[in-house]
Order: sequence, then structure tokens, then C-alpha cells
Amino acid sequence: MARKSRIETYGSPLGPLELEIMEFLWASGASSGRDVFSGIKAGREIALTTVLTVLERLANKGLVEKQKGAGLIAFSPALSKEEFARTVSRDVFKGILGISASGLCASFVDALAASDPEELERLSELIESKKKELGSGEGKK
Amino acid sequence: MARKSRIETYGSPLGPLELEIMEFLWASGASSGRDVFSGIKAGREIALTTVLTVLERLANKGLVEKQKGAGLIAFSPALSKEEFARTVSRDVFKGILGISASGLCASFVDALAASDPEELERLSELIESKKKELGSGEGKK
DNA sequence: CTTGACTTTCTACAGAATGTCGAATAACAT
DNA sequence: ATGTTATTCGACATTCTGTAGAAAGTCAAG
Repeated sequence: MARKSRIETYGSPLGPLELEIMEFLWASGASSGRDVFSGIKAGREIALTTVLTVLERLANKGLVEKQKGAGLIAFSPALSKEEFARTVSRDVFKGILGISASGLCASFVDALAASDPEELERLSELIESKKKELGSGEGKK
Repeated sequence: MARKSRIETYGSPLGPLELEIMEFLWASGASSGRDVFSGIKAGREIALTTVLTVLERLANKGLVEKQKGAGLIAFSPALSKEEFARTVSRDVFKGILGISASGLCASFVDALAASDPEELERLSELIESKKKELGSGEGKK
């Protein structure tokens, strides 16, 4: 036996190609396999079947939906980019929080400030409402 | 060729056993291979060499230091738990932020509130000082 | 110096995840 | 029916992690 699936410890990371394909789908919405192939392949050497296979695997993971309607099968993202990010990060956070909460906050704020300073404000608000929620929601203890 | 290392997309997650061993080292500090083995093995069936191998791999990853001094080789964590969490999460955040910043904050707050409500307060402070830092540090714009 | 116990390294396999495709099969239009 | 395109199958390669036996190295006791 090998290790327990990474999913149980760190969330569900995607490989580079998988992510690339998800990005394409998020940007383009429902697309045929060939469309994805064309969109993904940029001068690079990659076979159509490779893309189809990954699409298939993504579908098995529940990240992509296969709709076979009239013409070609259409692949579309099962979750929005935001939902996906939320899902993944929830798991990831849980994993890392299990290791050390302190330090995690610091790097989170750093990373956020670096990539999206605006979000800091919103984060403050989130914390406030969460604190309020905790304070009232459970008068226990 | 296979995929690019997971590290480049999602940080450097550790397997369950690797993490377990790191936890032991963080808790116990420099230890001999056998010590780690004894500490890790709790009724479970696991070979000494298995632990040694993992220790070796952790050393290769730069997460553990092998000090061969007088007696047995001592293994000790190369980074504190906090530093490690920070390093890992920095990469993870970068990866996820690249996908979608919105939603990320929400799940972060949720996860934090669920596992460590106390930290919410500290997080607020962190944000404040970060905002101040941004505000003064760069009077641009 | 030889033996034996213990330490450390080497080598190897197994299973999962991901990238990569060719071949086979199914569908469809002509 | 036939050729083109779409889908699915089956396979192999690589990396990561868990697992551990075999081999080599160390060292103290005789």
C-alpha cells in the first residue's frame, strides 16, 4: 500500500496541464474537446488525445461536466473559478492550520497584500462579522 | 517527461508519514534515527529503515538537517514549525491567488475561525499593521 | 583481531497521480 | 458503404511517497 491520498492531507491540487485546461474552460465556458485542444495548444507539441484524456480525468474528479447534447460533447467547468479556489483553499488551510496557525496568518496577509491590497479591507470586514457570528451564535461555555 | 514538480504549482506538501516525522522532530528537537523511530512507532508495524529512509528524503528536501557529531547522527528540523508553515503557505497562497483571490479570504477566515478563533484577533492586528505599512511605506499613487 | 550488535546507506518494489498517446471503436455525413 | 471526425481504451513514462530487506560501515567486548 502506498500513502493515503494527498487529498486527505492537503487538498486537491491540480497538475499544470489540468490547471491550464481548467483556466481555459473558466475563460471560455462550455467547449468541445477540440476547442480546448486548440485553445490550450499554443505552438506547443501536444496531442489531441492528451487533452481529451485530461478532460476525462477532470470529469471524473467532478471538476468538469460532460454534456452530450446535439453535436459534440461539451465540457464545462463544474465549479466557478471562485468556488474552486474556495474548495481547494479550505482543504489546504485545514491541512496547514493543523501544523501551525501562527505564521500562516502572517504569510496570508503578506501574500494578499502583495497581490491584492484592496482585499485587505474586505478581509477586515470578514473578520469582524465572523467574530460577531462566533460571539452570538454560540453562547455556550 | 512527466509533469512539472507539484512544488511549482501548489507548494510543497508532505505525505502523512513525512509530516508525522516532522511533527516529532519539532516536538523533540534533534533526535537519532532510532529515537524518531521509537517516537513515531506507536503499536504500529513500521520498519526502522522506513523511518530512516523518510528522514533521509526529508534531509534531501532541506527540511531536516543531519548532524554527524560524536555518537549517532542527529536529525533536526531545518525550519521551525512556524517557518515551515509560512514557507509552505506562501507558495500555496501564491498558487491559489493566481487562480482567484475572491473566495480565498472567506475560506481562510472560516478555516481559521473553525480551528483557532483566538487567532482572528491577531489576524485583525496583522491586517491593520499591514495596511499602515502599505499606506506609509509607499506614498505613491 | 575477530565477532557481534547496532547504525547508516543502498537498492528496489508498490501504488497513486499526472502527462502523454496510439489504437480501437463509435458516430455521422456523403 | 466509405471516409472523416469524435470518443473511448489501454498503455507506458515519470515522480512522489511508503515500505523495507540487503549491504556496508562502526565500534566495543573478548
